Amino acid sequence: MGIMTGSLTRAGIVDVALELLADGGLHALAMRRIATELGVQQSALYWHFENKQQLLGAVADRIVAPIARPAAGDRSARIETLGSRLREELLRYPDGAELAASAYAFRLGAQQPFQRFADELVDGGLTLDDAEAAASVLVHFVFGYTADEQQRRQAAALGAIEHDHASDATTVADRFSRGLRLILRGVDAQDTSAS
Amino acid sequence: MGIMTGSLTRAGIVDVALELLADGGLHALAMRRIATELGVQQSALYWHFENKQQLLGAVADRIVAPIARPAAGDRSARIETLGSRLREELLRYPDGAELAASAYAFRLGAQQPFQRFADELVDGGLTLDDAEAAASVLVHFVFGYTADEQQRRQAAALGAIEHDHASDATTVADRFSRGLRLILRGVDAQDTSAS
DNA sequence: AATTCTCCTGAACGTTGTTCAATGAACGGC
DNA sequence: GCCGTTCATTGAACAACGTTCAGGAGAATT
Repeated sequence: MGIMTGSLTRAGIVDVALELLADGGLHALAMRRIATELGVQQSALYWHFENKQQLLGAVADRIVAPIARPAAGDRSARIETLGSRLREELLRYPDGAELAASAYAFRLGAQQPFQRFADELVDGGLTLDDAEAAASVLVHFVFGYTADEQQRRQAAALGAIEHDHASDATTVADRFSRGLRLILRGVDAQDTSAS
Repeated sequence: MGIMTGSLTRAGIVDVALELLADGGLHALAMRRIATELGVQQSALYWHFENKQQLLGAVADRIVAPIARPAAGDRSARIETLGSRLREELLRYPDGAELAASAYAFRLGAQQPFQRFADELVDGGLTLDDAEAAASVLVHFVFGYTADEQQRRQAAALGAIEHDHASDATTVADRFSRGLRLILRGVDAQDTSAS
């Protein structure tokens, strides 16, 4: 087991992948481009990652990493800020939500949000089953809603920008908040009705 | 405007697309295969659909079409059966959930579930804003959860079938139901607290 | 010094969605 | 009953993609 590895690293590859993502969205995230940007043959990437999906999984992990930071307040407040922060991180990169959602679905990355929600809920007094059910709802909503929102943002940024009232930044964020609180009400209702 | 069109129809194309989907999943849904199955050049498809995504959108529309059928019971019961039925229809075809979720996200198909949920909720006495927020949560959960579940089913069907207890059909369906009811509790809580 | 293992090169393969000029087939007007 | 126009399809090509694999250079091990 030599300590000396080649100049290529998983972390380094993910670094330039994130740069490419920031610049050109998911479309720019091709193995060829990543390799070219690294000054390397594309086949070199396959020594560090089995395939593209695993690489994207690692990228997704990095995107959602910042939500590890603990949140303050009571249970509902903590989860609401957690959800909002997750949304913000996903919006930070073009196609970030779609990428994370896909990685999450294929179990190749971005699993942290689920764990984070579930832990917070268990901490808040829920049974494991209830916590996981709620975490599942939360994760699917945040990923799905944010991917939805982000895609419309990007479409509007490219095409003729018809300024739909319903797509104002505040309106969209409000709708997200509204959905989040709806779920939290459901969690609370279960909590108060159960022994 | 002649009534006589060529032998190719949007409906006919979607028909064989659904057959291919049923047999080989999303992977088999290639323009070449669809065209071959129809005894036609692949470029012929581009007269009827602008691109592949629009074709997939039409396929997604057909997959979710059966949920148009009205549901019985009170508001919660109607929505719960609506959600369960949507899940069933998505599970009917391999990769059905992923396909519908993608088409929904790109606004190219499968919009009906959202409308259906929203209508039912407005009918149940919610304001339009509340109904749409709840419908958004519902749709994202059903699509996301079902895609998740379906992918794991298919992975288990192919690979070495490690019979995880947590992936029993009943357990998985229970988890879905639990998530659905969690959302419905949130809807009811809002409804009873508001004037 | 010889060998094993790590990491990368270079080239190729097969498949994909999409485009486009050319062409036939059916239609409406005269 | 011919003619121009629109409809519907062919056939071939293009560029891009993920992935594979034999080979080689170089460090680490023995």
